[in-house]
Amino acid sequence: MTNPNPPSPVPSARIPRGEARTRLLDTALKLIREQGFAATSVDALCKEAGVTKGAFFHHFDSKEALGAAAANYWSETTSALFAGAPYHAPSDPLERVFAYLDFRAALIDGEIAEFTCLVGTMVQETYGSSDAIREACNRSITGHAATLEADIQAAMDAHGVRAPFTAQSLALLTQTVLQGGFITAKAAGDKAPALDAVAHLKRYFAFIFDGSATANDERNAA
Amino acid sequence: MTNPNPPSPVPSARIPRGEARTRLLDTALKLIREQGFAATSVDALCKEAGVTKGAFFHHFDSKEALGAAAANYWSETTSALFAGAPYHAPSDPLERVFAYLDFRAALIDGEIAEFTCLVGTMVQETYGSSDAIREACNRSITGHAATLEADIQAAMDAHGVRAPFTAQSLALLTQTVLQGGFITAKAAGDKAPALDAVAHLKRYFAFIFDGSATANDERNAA
DNA sequence: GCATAGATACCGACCGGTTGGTATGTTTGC
DNA sequence: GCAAACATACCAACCGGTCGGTATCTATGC
Repeated sequence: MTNPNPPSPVPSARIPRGEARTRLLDTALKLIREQGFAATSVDALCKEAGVTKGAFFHHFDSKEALGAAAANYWSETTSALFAGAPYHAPSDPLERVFAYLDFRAALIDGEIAEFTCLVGTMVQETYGSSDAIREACNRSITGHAATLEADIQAAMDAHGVRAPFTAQSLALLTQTVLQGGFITAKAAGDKAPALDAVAHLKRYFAFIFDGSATANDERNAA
Repeated sequence: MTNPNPPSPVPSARIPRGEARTRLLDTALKLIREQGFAATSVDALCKEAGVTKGAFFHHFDSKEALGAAAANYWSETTSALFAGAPYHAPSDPLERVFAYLDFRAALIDGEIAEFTCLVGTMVQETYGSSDAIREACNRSITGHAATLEADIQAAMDAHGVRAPFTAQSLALLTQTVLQGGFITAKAAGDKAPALDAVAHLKRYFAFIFDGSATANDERNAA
């Protein structure tokens, strides 16, 4: 019989061997942030990534496994971004904390789907259906918060802050406020609520660390 | 062959005429909060509500329309809950604000799916796919925040708070922090992060309104 | 240096079940 | 009798997942 599938006119864009997994993960981050996890079908993901379904199920046991892998991949990607960011430079730990918040605020720019958090989006819909994904998302959030904790603790010690809460609780609060900001920003279709939330968070930190931090607040307001 | 579907022993639980729509909405709130919007199929929703698919599409043009209607229904339900809550009692507006926050904290109890917010969950996954649902969710969030704004404004006036933010921004922040708390709580599989977030929020309000509010904080800590 | 063997990466047709949605009754209240 | 409120049967498209097969790499023995 005649070949029903003649070689497509431009099959040149063939994905090089060994890149399928990475392309799937990169594309997954994009699509899941845009549409959510459930609404991102395996077929659509493969098509967008330029790979076949066979490749997908070669690298991932199931769609759920892809979800968990995407959360881990997100952790790695963001870890690298934050590890290389300039907010670690100041010698004063409190300055580093405020520099972190400024950095987070600076990231809130452009299209909403591009600055929101993958794991925050994903944990909402998979909370009831997949422990594996939920745990991967939790590790991502708490793991990132943990990178802040040392600076916050050092700042609390240095400024003699005695409070009814721990540095850990304060570190997690930053993530809570950011996640909430992403939701209100998505609802409004505008980044402003997220930026407002970070501004309030900075003010809270300024209150906690009293006058020493107010200088930063004023400097940024100027 | 034998009848695979004998009339159920107790078909007595036939839904009274006129209740289908309400039952669908009530069930939708439950299922969407448990599983998310995309994962809640029309079939499953009808089965759980004890209603047929014909009834569903009689009352709603599409699944998307159901989603928007569910968000509106959520607004009505919660509006009634908050309107009848005792936190409006204090004569001092600031006291009312703190009573609101205490009320919100008290609501964070039991199963996670039972205290989280329907519209916060739904707006995340439908943000990219349905403007109608997104807008309904936004109205729900901002509408509820608006009920707080007057008290916050009155408290700011009464306490002579001059700040670089508006009462509206502060009212929306409460919703942002709560939404964020629901996410971190879901991720952790524990309500503690949400309660922590509200505690921090109360402390922020105490800072803003200075000593006058600290009394409330200490009263609750005791 | 080169044939061979086996592992890995990838392909794409196919499958059964489920999806949102429709077309066409039937029942009920007024 | 007539419109609204349901019920039933059905559909095409799509879903996650499987499977037999092929292309390409690497390790090994000679």
